[in-house]
Amino acid sequence: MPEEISETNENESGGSALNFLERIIEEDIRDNVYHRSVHTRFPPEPNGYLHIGSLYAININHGAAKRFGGVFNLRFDDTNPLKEDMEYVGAIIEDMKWAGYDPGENIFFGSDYFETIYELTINLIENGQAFVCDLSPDELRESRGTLTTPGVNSPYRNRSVEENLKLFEGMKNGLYNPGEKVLRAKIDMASANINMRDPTIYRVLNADHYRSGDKWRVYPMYDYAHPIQDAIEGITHSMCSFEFKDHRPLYEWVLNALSFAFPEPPKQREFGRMNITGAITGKRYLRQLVSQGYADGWDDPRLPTVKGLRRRGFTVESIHDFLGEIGVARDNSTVDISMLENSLRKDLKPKAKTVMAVLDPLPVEIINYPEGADEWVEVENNAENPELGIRKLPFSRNLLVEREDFMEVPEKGFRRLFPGNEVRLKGAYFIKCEEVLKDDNGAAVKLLCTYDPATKSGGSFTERKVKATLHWLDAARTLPARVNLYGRLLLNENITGEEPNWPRLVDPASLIVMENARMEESLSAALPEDKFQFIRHGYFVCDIHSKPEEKLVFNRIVALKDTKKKG
RNA sequence: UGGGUUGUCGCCAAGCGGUAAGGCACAGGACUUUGACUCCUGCAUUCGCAAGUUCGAAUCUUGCCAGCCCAGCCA
Repeated sequence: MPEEISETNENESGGSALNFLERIIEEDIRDNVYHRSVHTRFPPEPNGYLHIGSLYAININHGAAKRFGGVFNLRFDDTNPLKEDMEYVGAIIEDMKWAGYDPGENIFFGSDYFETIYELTINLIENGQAFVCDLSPDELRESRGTLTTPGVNSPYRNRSVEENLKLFEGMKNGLYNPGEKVLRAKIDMASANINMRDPTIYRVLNADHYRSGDKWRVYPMYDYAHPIQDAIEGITHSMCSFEFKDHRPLYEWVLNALSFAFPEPPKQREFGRMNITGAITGKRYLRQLVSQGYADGWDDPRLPTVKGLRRRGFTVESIHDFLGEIGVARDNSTVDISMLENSLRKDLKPKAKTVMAVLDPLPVEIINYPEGADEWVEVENNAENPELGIRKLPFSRNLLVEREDFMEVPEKGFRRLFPGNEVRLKGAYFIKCEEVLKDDNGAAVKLLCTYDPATKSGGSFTERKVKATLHWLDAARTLPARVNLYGRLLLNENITGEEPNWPRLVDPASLIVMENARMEESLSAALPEDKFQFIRHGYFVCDIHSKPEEKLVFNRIVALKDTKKKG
């Protein structure tokens, strides 16, 4: 028995208005169309890893089931043994669990229905609704016609039921080679919808299936298998993406032809695909990036895969928030990546520990601070959430500040460090820039500053104010660190030493943008130029699972689809 | 020259005959031990365009225009 999704856990799609798909379901419930509870499914082909677009599709189906107290299935749509692999089923289940869409016991495989589908197909043939066709792939393509001209009937279209039965059995028993014979639905070669022009529903494949092994030589096509799989599982609403809209008549034709077996057939309904600016979705391209080494793996933080997003520091909560925020599109949409980032920020702000880290260090020497001395200053881990406590940072004569926080000749409005100016070091003291040491090229290599002991953070000093506060590190006690979105590099490892596992890092100071020419070049080589154009900037992101010494500085792998066309 | 589908602010997106929600982004201002955060304020007299129906339309009708999808023995 499938488990029903509890209505009490989590809050995805809870409370908000129904989207247009959910409205359809609501009507069906009202009209008593189904004498069973709402039942949805997510049917990935195990040929790649899940990405943010998959999560969007999962959320729509899973969310609808939850909303109406229904059931949700994960079903591997594995009817093409040439492309599928067990590696992916494990990864998909793992990612779904992580993302909060645990299918529980409701995990199915389309390939488990091969036998049933085969038997139903015998009925189809007996009813004269399918025939074995000997046309070669090329001949078949030609006879199909074009978008504007009708196709012509196959010369094999009128074979007798007996002959079809015999030939189909022969196909099943491996008597024919791939390409020699296919089974086709007998519909209408003149249909304006090309999917209805006697579509192929079974093909011969001399390939072992990752689950059914060498049992089958004949495999059903997606268009034929999918409606049957849905029906077998008792799915009521089969929600898929837009490109299948034209396939709906065929989906319905199949279930109608098999109505003796499925009296209350599921409905296919479609939603627009979701794209994110600057992110490559589409398993085909992701696979290319991974297999050709442009990405370090499916979990490369630059990728919008679930594993990539996870390594990059995105939380489940932020992803759910994002998905709820963008809604369900009727047509393809491209959501600005800033919406995803906003959801992360929203989630992390109150619960993540904040740390200081210096990305591009500029040494500072406090010339009036005793040589060899040091002290520990206290900084709150999260300015707005005291529950996260405080940490102690070492402070001494030699420090590091952000290079961009200093200007020898301050431009108008600059209020950070410049000769003669005083600023506060977060959690520590006021310091004043007294002298700039430069290299032969005139670039600053070190700032000589003085500090005022009276201005120690937490004290009652009010005599003068500074216009800026800077983040800083003790020069001798820093470590390359993992950096998150909005984080910074060189993190001080000596944060009291209490946290073996690093918290997600959030430095509200700034969002860092950089260029990465090398990545741009490799992407250009990897992907077709006419379809993609590369943007120049990405964000620093972090890998909270990697080792500190890796010192990661990532750019997003980015591409904007079809930007040339749109100008 | 076919069929399907969509068109509400730069991006998502409510709205479903009663006189344009919200979020992101952006711009001003206040606040500030990071120029961040937070808080205020601004941001579609208009809903692809044009006619029509109506007291009244983004919502109904007609025509036009634009985008996206479809010719795998892929899913």
